[in-house]
Amino acid sequence: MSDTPPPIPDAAGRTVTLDDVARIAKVSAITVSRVINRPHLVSERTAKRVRSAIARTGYVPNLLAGGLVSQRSRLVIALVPSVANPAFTETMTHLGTRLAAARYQLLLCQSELPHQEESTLIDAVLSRRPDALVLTKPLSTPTARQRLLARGLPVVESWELNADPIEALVGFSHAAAGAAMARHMLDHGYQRIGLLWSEDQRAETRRRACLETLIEAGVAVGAQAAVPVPVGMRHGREGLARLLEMDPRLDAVICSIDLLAQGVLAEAQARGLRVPHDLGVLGFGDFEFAAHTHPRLSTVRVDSARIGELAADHLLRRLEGDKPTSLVHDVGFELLVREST
Amino acid sequence: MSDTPPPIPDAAGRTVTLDDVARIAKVSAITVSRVINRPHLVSERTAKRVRSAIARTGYVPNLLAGGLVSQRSRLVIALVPSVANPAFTETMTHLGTRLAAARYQLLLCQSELPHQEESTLIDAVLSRRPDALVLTKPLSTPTARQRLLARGLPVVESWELNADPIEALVGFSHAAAGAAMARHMLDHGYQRIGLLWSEDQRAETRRRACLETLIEAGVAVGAQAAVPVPVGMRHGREGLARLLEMDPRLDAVICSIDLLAQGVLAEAQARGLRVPHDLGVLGFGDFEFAAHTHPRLSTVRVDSARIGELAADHLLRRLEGDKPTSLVHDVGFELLVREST
DNA sequence: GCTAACAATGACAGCGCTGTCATCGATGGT
DNA sequence: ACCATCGATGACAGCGCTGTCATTGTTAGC
Repeated sequence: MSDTPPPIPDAAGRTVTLDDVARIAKVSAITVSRVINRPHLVSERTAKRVRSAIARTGYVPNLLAGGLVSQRSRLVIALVPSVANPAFTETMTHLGTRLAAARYQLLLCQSELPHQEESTLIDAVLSRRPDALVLTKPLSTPTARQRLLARGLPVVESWELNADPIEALVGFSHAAAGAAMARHMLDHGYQRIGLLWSEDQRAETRRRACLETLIEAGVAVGAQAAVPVPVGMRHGREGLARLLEMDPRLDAVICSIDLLAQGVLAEAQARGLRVPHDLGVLGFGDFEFAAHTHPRLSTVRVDSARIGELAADHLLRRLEGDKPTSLVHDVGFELLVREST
Repeated sequence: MSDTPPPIPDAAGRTVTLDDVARIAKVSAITVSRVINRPHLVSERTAKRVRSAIARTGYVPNLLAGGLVSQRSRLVIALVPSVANPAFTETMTHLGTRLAAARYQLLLCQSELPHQEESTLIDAVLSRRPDALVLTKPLSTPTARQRLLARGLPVVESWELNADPIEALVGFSHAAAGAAMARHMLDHGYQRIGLLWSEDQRAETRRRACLETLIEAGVAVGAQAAVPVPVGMRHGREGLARLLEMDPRLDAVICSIDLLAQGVLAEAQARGLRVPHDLGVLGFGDFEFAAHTHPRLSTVRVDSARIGELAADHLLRRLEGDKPTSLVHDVGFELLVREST
C-alpha cells in the first residue's frame, strides 16, 4: 500500500544548499554560484571567503537544480553495447578525459542490457537531459533517431561511416577494411580461405566486402561460419573446428574480430597446425593481446583513441554554440602485418 | 475554447513539457505525472487519453525537474576503474538489469581517468544526486568516504571484503584466494614457484597471502616480478622472461590475473616450454578466454554476476526505505583446475 | 569636478516537476 | 437515508539553482 516511497534518508538533517553557504560566507546565493561556475566575476577576497564556507559545510552543488534552470546539465552520455567490449575502451577514455577538461562529465550507459528496447533506452537517456550524446553504433529505431533530431541535441555517431548520420560521424569504412583484409590474404598467396564471422551489423559489412574481393580475385572461399555475439575466444576455437570440417584443406582463416582469431590460433595449436605455415590467420581490431600472442597476430588497427578525441572536439565545438555542422571524419585503419599471415 | 485543433507538437522549438501534454489531454499536469509514475492511481480511460497525448507530442519527462522536487533521481551510478576491465562486466550487466526492472537507471563512471582526483570525482558524481552508488573498489580518500557517510547515500562496495565498509560489502576474501592459489600449487607438487603480480591493492593482498602460504610450506619462491596496471598480455610475456632470468629452473608461475597468465602461456610456448609439464601456470579471474586457451588455463573463478545481483538487491531494499544494514556478503571463489597446472 | 565605463554584488523570478492536501462523486454498510 | 470510505482528479507551493537586470562603489578621462 505504501506506494509513496520515503525520501532518501537524510542522515544529519537537511542537506547543505547554496543558501546555507551564502549565509555563512555572508554573501548572496548568486555570488556563491558564481564562485563555483564563473569565478572570474568574483573578487578574490570574496571568493576566498566563499570557498572556505564551501569547505566547512561540505557543500556539493545540486546539478539537478542547476541544470533545470540553466538548461545545461554538463552531462554527456555515451552509449556502449556493454562494458565488455574492449574496442571502445580507448575511445571512452580519451573522450572522457577531454570532456572533463571542459567541465563536462561523461557517463556511460550500457545499451545491450536484456529486455531493454532501444527507443525506451533513448528516452531514459534523454530524460536526464544530457548536453550531448555519443553513440558507438547507429540507432536502428526510427523513432529514436527522430527524438534526437527533434531535440537538436549534439550527437556523434562513431565507429562507422554510415550513409545517413544524425549529425556527426567519426569512424572508418568497414567495407574498405573488409576489402583490405581480403587483399592482404591474396597478396600472401592464400588459396583456400575460410571466413569466421560474428553476427553483427558491422562485421557483416566487412564480411561482404571481403568476400566480394576474394571472389573477384577468383580465390576459393572454402568455408564460412557465423558465430553469435557477444563473441569470445571460445567461438574462435569452435569456429575453426567447424570450418575445418567443411573444408579440411583450408589454408587461411579471416576473422571478424581478434577475439575469434585468438581462438583460432589456440585451436590450430591444439591440432598441431602451424601458423602461418599451415594456416594463415587474420584478425581485426588490434586488441592489446594481438601483439603478444604466439605467433603475433596480423590484424587491422583502428585508432580508437583518436575517435574519442575527435568526438570530444566536435561536441565541445557544438556545445560552445557552433551550428550543427555535418562532420564526417574518417579515421581510417591500418593493416598490421605480424606473424600469423 | 474547446474546438481549438491540437497544437502541432513542438512547433516553436520549445521542448514539450508536462503542461503541454496536460493541455492536450485535457487533464491537469499532476494527472499526467501520475500516468507516468503511478499509473494505478489513474483510471484507464484517462490514462489512455494521456498516453496518446504523450505519444503525439513525443514528450520525454525531465528527470532533472522531477528529481529536484521528489529528491529521487532514479539514478544509480557505478564507479568502474575503466571500461577496459572485463572483470566487472558481468557485475555491471546484472546490476543494471536488476535495477532497470525497478525503474532505476544505472550509469557508469570511469574512475581512472587521467588528472582525475578521487574526491573531485566523488563530488562530481554526488552533484548528480544519484539515489545510490556502487563502488568496484574502496575509496582511498577519507574526505570522499566522509561525503558519502554524511549524505547517508546507499552505497555498495564490491569485489572485496575490506575491514571498514561504508555500508554494504559484496565480495570475497582476496587473502583467502591467494592462499588457495598457493595451496593448489603445493598440492600439485611444484617446487620452484615464480610470482607474477600486478601493482594494485587487491592483487597485492592475494600475493601476500599466497607467498605466506608458500613459505610456510617450505617451498622455494624462485622469483617475483611486479607489472604496472593496467595490465595486458604483454606484461605476461615480458614477465615470464624476467622471472626465468632470475631463476631459470622455475617449475611454475602464479599470476595475479588471467591476462598475465595468458601472456605467460604465450611466452612459454614461444620458448618451447610445455605447459604444464615444464611449467605450471595459474591465473586468477576466469575471464572468458581462460577456458579456451591451449592448454586451458587453471584459474580462480569469482561469481561476478552474483556480485551484481546482490548489490542490486541490497540497494533496492535500501531504496525501499530499509535502514542501512551493514551487510557483508562473501560470494566466495572457486579454484578451477584445468590443464595448465 | 563630472561623466562614462566598469567591476562587484545582489534581488527576483521561474526552470519543470511532484508532495501534499483538498475536492467531489460513487459505493456500501446499517 | 446517512455517514464513512474510497477512487479519481486537481490546486498550489516550492525543490535548489541561475539568467537577467538593477544597484552600488571605483577608476579613468578630460
